[in-house]
Amino acid sequence: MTGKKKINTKNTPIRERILTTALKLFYENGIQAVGVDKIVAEARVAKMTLYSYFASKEDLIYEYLDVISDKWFEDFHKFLNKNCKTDKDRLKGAFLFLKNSYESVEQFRGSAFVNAGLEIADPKHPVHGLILENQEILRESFENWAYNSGLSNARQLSYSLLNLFHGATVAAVIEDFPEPITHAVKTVDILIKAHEA
Amino acid sequence: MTGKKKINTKNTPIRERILTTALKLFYENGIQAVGVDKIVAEARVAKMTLYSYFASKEDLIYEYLDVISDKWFEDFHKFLNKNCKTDKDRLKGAFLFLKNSYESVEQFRGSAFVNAGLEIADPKHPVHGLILENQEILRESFENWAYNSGLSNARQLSYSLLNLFHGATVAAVIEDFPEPITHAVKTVDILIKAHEA
DNA sequence: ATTTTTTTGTACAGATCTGTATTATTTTGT
DNA sequence: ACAAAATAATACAGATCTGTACAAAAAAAT
Repeated sequence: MTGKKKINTKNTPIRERILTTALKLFYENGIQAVGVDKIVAEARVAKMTLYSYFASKEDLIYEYLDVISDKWFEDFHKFLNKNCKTDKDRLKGAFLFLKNSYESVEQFRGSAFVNAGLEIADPKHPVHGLILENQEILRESFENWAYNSGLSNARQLSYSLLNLFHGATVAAVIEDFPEPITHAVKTVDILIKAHEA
Repeated sequence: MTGKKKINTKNTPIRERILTTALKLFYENGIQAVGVDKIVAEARVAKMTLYSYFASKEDLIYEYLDVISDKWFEDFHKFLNKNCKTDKDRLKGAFLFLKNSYESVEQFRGSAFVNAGLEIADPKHPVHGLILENQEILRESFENWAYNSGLSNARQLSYSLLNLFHGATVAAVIEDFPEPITHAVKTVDILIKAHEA
């Protein structure tokens, strides 16, 4: 009588393909703009197959944000470890990573989290918790790097940089040009110097 | 044979009511999330009446952004003229206006333009032109104020502030707290001091 | 007062959306 | 080779979306 649907949680190649396709489409077009039909068509999969791996579109959205989150931080740290020697380098490196992200895709769409957070208006919606976590992790990284670099008022600087990071991201998206990120890189220099006193 | 629809362009109270309702709903819930049915229901108007004043939902969106734009700059300058004596005050005042905006509404949803720009993924969509204009006007204001205040590298500062402005706005929305704006106000002080050298 | 215009209400067409049912086909395990 | 499981293909239910048709009611104009 419970009537619950059986969901296959195994990580088959098909499931992976659905998720990858959803990832791409959600990121490029926004969550609301992408229907399940479009996902199954692009993934060349039957709709019932999708619904055997994911209980609902809502579920798929959560997985999407989860995967994007892991992937983002992974790429982020990989980039930093490759291009930065000191923690002070990393403060700037975060924005160079952003620049690199812009240039690495054919159509930059910014942060999947910010986009999702703005798209889903209700602040009580559970995805907002996920989004907050990510922001806080990034901010704490900024704060630690600033503190380890001996900069003054590391916390304030971390908030400045987080704002700057968000701003450069959305500005680059709505302007469809990387200039805001370039300017942000310079702003980081200015802020770091200001916190060296 | 042209078969074009006759649109009533007169500014009747009913048209005003439809527009005001659409304004509120679009801003609070996002553009895609609000259907025409919801607008006519909330405005207590027949659907055909809406379509006698606006050719399509697309048209309504343009008017929405137009009206929001005018209203935003009007409120913005009114606030600045009331609370700022010098142009240097205005640099900070812009962010105090943001803080005031957050506190003035029951549910802060940030910039209608940024939200629309992120929601409408296609950068070639004509609303993006409208959005860009607004960004540039704000940035030029920043630049002029900075220049008039004798600050060094006024242009770079204007880009820094624009990024900061966007960032504080979206961060406040996704966090559902005004703290990012508060931090941004302090960042402005730091940046101004850095450009005084 | 009577005509004209505006607005309403209801119904509906046609498209699209999420999710399911069902049957056939393919793949997999033994 | 055969049985079991996974996937596909198609159809469809039920909701919702934009936009229109049409007749009744209300408002405005003359």
